[in-house]
Amino acid sequence: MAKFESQLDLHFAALADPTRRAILARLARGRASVSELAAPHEMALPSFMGHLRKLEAAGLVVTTKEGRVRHCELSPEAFAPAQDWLADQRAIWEGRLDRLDDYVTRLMKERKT
Amino acid sequence: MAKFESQLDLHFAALADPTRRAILARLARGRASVSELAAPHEMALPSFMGHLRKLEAAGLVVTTKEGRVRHCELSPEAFAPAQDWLADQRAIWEGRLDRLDDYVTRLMKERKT
DNA sequence: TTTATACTTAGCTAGATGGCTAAGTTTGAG
DNA sequence: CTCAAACTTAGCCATCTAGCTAAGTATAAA
Repeated sequence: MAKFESQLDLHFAALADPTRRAILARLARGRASVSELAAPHEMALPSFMGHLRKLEAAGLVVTTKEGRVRHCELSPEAFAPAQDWLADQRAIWEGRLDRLDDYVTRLMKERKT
Repeated sequence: MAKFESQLDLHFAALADPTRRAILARLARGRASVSELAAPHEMALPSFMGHLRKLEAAGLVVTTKEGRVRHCELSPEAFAPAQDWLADQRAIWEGRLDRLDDYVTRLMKERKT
C-alpha cells in the first residue's frame, strides 16, 4: 500500500486504530499538548508520536509548537471526507432500483428448498 | 496491530484501500460474482480474494456460494458503524464549538456593558 | 468422461506498521 | 549557568500486508 496513497486511504487507515481513535475522541473535547494526550496511553513517547504523526499526515489533526510544547487540535473539517464517502455509498445502495428484485429472487429460491 | 481487533478497527482498515473501496462502490450497485468483481482489477485472483476476505471479515460484504460461483453483496447495514462513530465525534466537536461561540458572545456582551 | 471454469490453498517475498530503547535537541525554570 | 521537561531522532525488531506463482478442488459444459 504505497506510492500514490490518496488522502482517503490515509484518512481511513488513521481511523483504523484504537489508540488513534482515542486521540481523536480526546481532541474533539479540546486541544491538548503531546504529553497531555499521551498520558492515558501506556506506550513509550516515540511510539505515541508515531500515531500523532499519522493523524497529522491524514489531515485529521493540526499541531503547532510553542516553546518546547507541541499543541494538538482537531482539524476543523476533519471527518468530512470519510463521512462524505460513506454517505455517498449508502445513498447509492439505498437508491438501488433492483434491490426489491434481488430480494424477491432470493425469497423464491429459499422457498424452493 | 493484532490480538483483539475491534470490529471498528477491521471496518476502517477495510475501507483504507482503494481496491476495496472500489469493490464496495461496485457492490452498492448490485450483487456480483467474484470473477465479475475481479475483472476490472489488474491483479492475480488470489490477491483479489484476499481483499474480498477482508471485506467479509469486517462485516461489510456477505458472500454465498452457489455451485462453483461465489456471489457477493453489500451487507445491509454495512456502513453504519463507521458512520456512527464519525457522526458521534463530529457531534462532540461541534458541540464544543457552539459552547466556545456562546462564551465569546457572552464575553462581548459583557464588554459592552 | 473429459475438459474448462471458478475459485481455493499453499507458500513465497518486499515493504509497511507498531512497538521498543538509547541518545539527542531545544527551551523554561531555578 | 545548570538542570529538568518536552519532545525528537536514530535505529532495531516482530508482525502484518499485499502482492505473486504454482498447484489443487469442485462443478458445469461438451
